[in-house]
Formats: sequence, C-alpha cells, structure tokens
Amino acid sequence: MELSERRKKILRAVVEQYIETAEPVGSKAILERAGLSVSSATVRNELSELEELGLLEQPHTSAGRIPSPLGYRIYVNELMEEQKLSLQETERINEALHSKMARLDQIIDEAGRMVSRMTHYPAFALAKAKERLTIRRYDLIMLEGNSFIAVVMTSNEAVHNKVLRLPSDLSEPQLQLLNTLLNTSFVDLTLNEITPELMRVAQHAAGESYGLISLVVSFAMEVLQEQEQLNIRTAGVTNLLDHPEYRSIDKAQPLMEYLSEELDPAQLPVLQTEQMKIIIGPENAAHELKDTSVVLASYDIGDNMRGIIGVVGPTRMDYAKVTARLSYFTDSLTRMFGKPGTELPPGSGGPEKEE
Amino acid sequence: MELSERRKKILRAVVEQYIETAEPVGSKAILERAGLSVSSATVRNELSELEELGLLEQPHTSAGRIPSPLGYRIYVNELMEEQKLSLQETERINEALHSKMARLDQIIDEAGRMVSRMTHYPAFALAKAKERLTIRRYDLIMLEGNSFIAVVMTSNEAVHNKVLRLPSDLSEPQLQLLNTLLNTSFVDLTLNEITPELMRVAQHAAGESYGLISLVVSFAMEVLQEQEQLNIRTAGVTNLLDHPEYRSIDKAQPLMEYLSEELDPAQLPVLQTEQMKIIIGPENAAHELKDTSVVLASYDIGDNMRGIIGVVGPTRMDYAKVTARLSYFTDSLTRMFGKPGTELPPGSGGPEKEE
DNA sequence: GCTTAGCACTCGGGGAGATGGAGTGCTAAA
DNA sequence: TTTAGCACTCCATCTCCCCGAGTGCTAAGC
Repeated sequence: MELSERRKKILRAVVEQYIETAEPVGSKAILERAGLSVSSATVRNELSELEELGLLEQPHTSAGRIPSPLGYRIYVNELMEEQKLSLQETERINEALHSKMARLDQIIDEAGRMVSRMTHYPAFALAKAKERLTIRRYDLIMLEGNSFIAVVMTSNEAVHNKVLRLPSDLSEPQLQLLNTLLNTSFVDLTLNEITPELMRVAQHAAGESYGLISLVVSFAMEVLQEQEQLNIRTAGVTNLLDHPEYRSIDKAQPLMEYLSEELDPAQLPVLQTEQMKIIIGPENAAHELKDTSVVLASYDIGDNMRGIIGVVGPTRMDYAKVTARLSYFTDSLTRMFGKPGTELPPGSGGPEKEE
Repeated sequence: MELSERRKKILRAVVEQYIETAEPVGSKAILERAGLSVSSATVRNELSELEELGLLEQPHTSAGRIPSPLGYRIYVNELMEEQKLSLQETERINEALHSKMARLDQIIDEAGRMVSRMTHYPAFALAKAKERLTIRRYDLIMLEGNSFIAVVMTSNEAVHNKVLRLPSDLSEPQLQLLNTLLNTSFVDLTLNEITPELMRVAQHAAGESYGLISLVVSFAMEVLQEQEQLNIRTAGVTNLLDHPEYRSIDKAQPLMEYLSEELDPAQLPVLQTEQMKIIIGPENAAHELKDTSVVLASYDIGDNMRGIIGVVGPTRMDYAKVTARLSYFTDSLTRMFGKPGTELPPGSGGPEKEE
C-alpha cells in the first residue's frame, strides 16, 4: 500500500492523537498536529479517501475518525518512530533487574510485574524449553535410613529436589549403588524416553531397593514435565481499568477474566530470540482478544530456555512506548542471563550475547 | 445486646435477604421471609427500633433497611446457622486437593485459587513460620571443580538448592572439609544469629577456600528470610466484579489494586490453628477495606509452618457460605499435611523445594 | 399497651424531550 | 486541486417529570 506523504502524515496524526486521547480525531485537530498548511476541507477529503482504503473508521457520521486495525498495522510497520527511553527510565529498569532475582519461576513472575508497571498495561510472562529437556544428573543424600533428598539437574541446568521416604531403611553402600544406577541408566533421556521397559530393567538391577529408583524417577519425570512449559503468569490486570475503553465493567470483566484465568500459551506464536511481534485486534486467535493488541517479546535464559513476555492493551495501545520499553527490557534480560559469573540461575556460561 | 426473639428473626431476615439481593429490604418482604404473623406496620415499628440500636441503616428515608456493620456482627456471632456442604461440594474439594499439590509455594498459590473459585470472592493465601527458622543441614555437590550445588534443609524440613560458582577450583577433600565446617558452625542458627563475627571465625578455619562458605551461607540466609514469610498471593480478584457493589469501576478499581498489589500480611491478625476470624467493614485496619469484610482461616503445614487463607468480599458477603467452605477446606489441608505417609510436603509428608 | 389499617409523604430511578456543539459532506468558486 | 461556506447529523448532557416502593404517623381496635 503506497500512500502519499500527506496521507501518511494524516494517518499518523490520527493514530497518535487517538492513542493519546481515545477520542475520534477531527480534521481541525489533524491540521494542528501534523502541521499541514492546507485547509480542514482538504484534510476532510483525504480522510474520506483513507476511510475508503480501510485505514480509518468513523464511529458515526458526524464524528471524527479513528484508526482501523489495518490503520494501526500500517502505522506500526511504516510510520511509527522508535522511542528512546530516558536515562531515568533505563536506570530504573537496571536497578530493578539487579535486585531480587532468584528462582526461575520467581524471575518469570517478577518480569511480568515489572513490564506491567513500566507500561501501565497488563503483562504476562512465561518460559519454555527450546528443545526437549533431559535429566543431566542425579544425587541422593541420605537423611535417615529411610528418608533421602533426591537432587536432579536438568539439561537447562536448573536443579530440583524433593524429600523421599521409603518404608524400610537402606544402607549407605546400597544408596551409592542406586545413585550410580540412576546416573547411568536414566540420564539424557527426554520425558517419553523413560519407558516402562526401562523401569523394568532397572527394577531387576536394583533388586529389593527398587522402591527408591521408582520414586526418584517419577520425581524426575514431574520435573521434566513442569520445566518444559513453565506456567504463564499474568500481572497488572487492573491496569486495564485506567484506559477509557475498559471503564465499563461489561468490557473489562471478560478480558480481565480471560487474562487471569484462561490465557493460553499454546495460542502464542513462536518467536525467535530478540524478535518482537505485534498482534493487532482481530489478528488475535482468541476471540476475547479481538479488540485488544498484544506485543510479544522474547529473551534467552541461558542456552536452553526462552522467556516470553507479552503486553496486552486496547488496539489504541501506545505501541511506540511499549515496544521501546519491552525491547530494552528483554535485551537487558538476555544480556544478564548470558553473562557468566553472575549469581543468576540457571544456565551457566551461556555464550555472551552480542549487542 | 439482648434482642427479643422477634427482633432476632427480623434482623436475620434483613441480613439474609440483603445478602441475596443487595437491595434494601422492606417491611413486607421481611414478613414473608421470617414467616411472622403480624402486620407490616408492626415490623416497621420494630425496624425503627433496630435502627435506633444501630443494627440497621436506611440509605434514604423512603427506602428499606440494610444491615449496619454492627448488624452483621450480631448476625455472624449469634444468628448465623452453620451451613453444611453438599456431598458434591466436599467431593469436589477433595478431588482438587489430591491433585497437583507440589511445591510449597505452589500449594499456597493453588489454595488461594481454589478458595476463590469455591466462594466466588477474591482470596489470598500465605504461609509463615511459627517460630524462627534455622538451617538444619548443608550438603555440597560438586559439578565441576569450580561449580557446586548447595543444598540446605531448613528446620521446617523444606529443602532448597542453588548452583554456585567459584573463581578457582576446589578438590574433593577440600569440599568435604568445607561441608563439615558448615554442618558444625552454621547449623541451628536463626537469621540474626549468623553474625559477621561468626563469618570471620569461619574464614580463618577455611583459609583460602573461604569463598564457597561465604556463598553458601548467604544463600542460606536468603532461604531463611524468604521462608519465614512466604509471599502473599492473591487470586480471583475479578470475582469482585460479579457483585453489584463493585459494578462501578470507581468502587472496584481501588480495591482490586489494593488486593493485587498492596495487600499487607503484617496487617493481618494472628490466628491460632483451626481458628476462623471474621472482620467486618470498618473493623479492618486498611482503609481500602473499610467497606469490605474479610474471613480468615488458618491451617497447619507440618509442624513448623502455618498457612493462612483469606476471603475478601463486600460487607454483604455470604458469611455462612464462606465460613462453611473455608473451614472444610482448611480442615482438609491440616489433615493432609499432618498425615504421614502422604506424598505431600512438608513436615511428615516430605517437603520439597527447588531452585 | 401492643397491633393494625389507612394515608400522606419522600425519595430515587428511569424515560422523554430539549439543547448545544463538534464534526461531517457537499457545493460552488478560486 | 484547494478552499470557504453552509446545512445537516448525531451524540452527550441536562432537565423535567412520573412512577412505585417504602416509610412514618395517626387513630382506631384488640
């Protein structure tokens, strides 16, 4: 779609003004905003052309224009200027990033909250494994004769543990034996490579102390399952209420419920690292999101996990602001997780990310 | 406050009808509901008496009556009948309880969500240690010469781990030595018993491999801090919007924001196990809750932790329903955590904690 | 002395106009 | 192709008014 310079200016003025005010934009306001030296009548002519092209809409005959989803799309792809973050903002992000970052699931959680606070829109965050995870190693620590800590490390270098209890005691040498058995027969397997057959073979090898093997392996399987797709977490849903399109409960409630209860990771598009994706209104698969836009960004967590952060808002969302903050944020996260020597889990020395 | 039987009947009718309909209750409706064989004029006389006593209020002169906070208080303390859960409901709770109960913080989270779903009000959940926690034991697992898994078990039998990295390698014997040092000098200490002095002494004993001690101990301190007060989690905030008092954004927004961002565990009263507490409207400390009621219940998680669950709703909340569900739920949880042989953490059930 | 029927009164909710302003589309001239 | 002028449209807001629910009060009845 090739637009004349003037039409671009006008479209851009409409989108940006509407993003600011949430009111339909009239021809006079456009004049001022775009700094055009023509009359409002001329602008009106252009407006009806843009409407015919499907880039603008009119809520009713005597109202100004608002952008259509297609109009936003053109704006986002061609007209939007990259926003720079102020020094103050980048500092605030850095500061927040370097405090309270502990367990992986806490990080995901906190990332969502931070992005939501930065953008004033609801945000969600999740992480998934880039490829199928395997168990890298097992360690068994004896507490008492019949209780143990099982420690398993997965291929994304996250470590998990659980206290296990047996009906009868084991001796230290028996434990060593089982530990070795686990580390030879049950490592580097994905979830569905751990077959009942394998378990039977192990049962023979372990003899009467088989019970522990079974407990440890099922724990490992739980871990694999849970780690491959970490729960999606939503934050800042109440931010929706700040925007006029959600001042009415009937608009706000279904979306808020969808975001806090039913958001489905499976419906998200696959993202490459560092890539951002903007999904505008009806482009969304979920019908609850047909009137909202979603901005998605991803980052690397070590070598084997990818984090995804999304921001949800009305189609009138401030795309420039959101993308600027989101991309700075994910860049920082990728850098942080890639840098060896940090205290942060998991992922040891992922290769340093180039900027 | 001693009320005549008739007044009790009337008060009860007002409260229960208002809980159902959210509309001021008139004298005629009371007649039907309470099954009184007097005229509406008589009821009106009683109503103005009850109003003078401060148990009822009138939104405006020509409207029916609604209960005052004090009225709810009397209802809750004296007039409310214990509700029985239907078999179907108890089954649903049991079923939910016996699935997906894994890590402690996930349990907290899930408990809040379940209660919210059961009651259709927002709910929150948290857990705190009954007494100061200490570290019970340390285990160090060598991955490579300079990286280790530190495993610490706290006195509430939760186990945590973290991958640590050192600038230089350690030998296996050195590691053993450090492990022993940790398990002699740094066990059974509360957070503030781990003093800089103690660290200096250990530094002498450990010599050049002191770095690891320092990393492990600060990890242990993090764990203690985090475990003593597990984060409060809120669930089902959007349920508020189902109730007419929050159909207007201006009412709903401040409360929703308070619940999802600012809810302060420190303002909660201390509860004994199995005890329930109902806080009605202005009895709340936080001014955001002045128009809402909170029902609190607690349960034991093993021997050393106490879980707390709260339900938040309008003062017109259905107290009978909420208390019935909440007490059944916490009873089940206490029983579940107390029963040895279950797979469930922690305490006898076997805790699990992960990084 | 408590209860009741009757009645005037009060108040809020909601619908029906009336008003005004913002913005349009169209026409005719530059 | 642009512009001034103008009639027109539509929504948002306000006012007004009516209706009904429910009250309080009074006077009579048990």
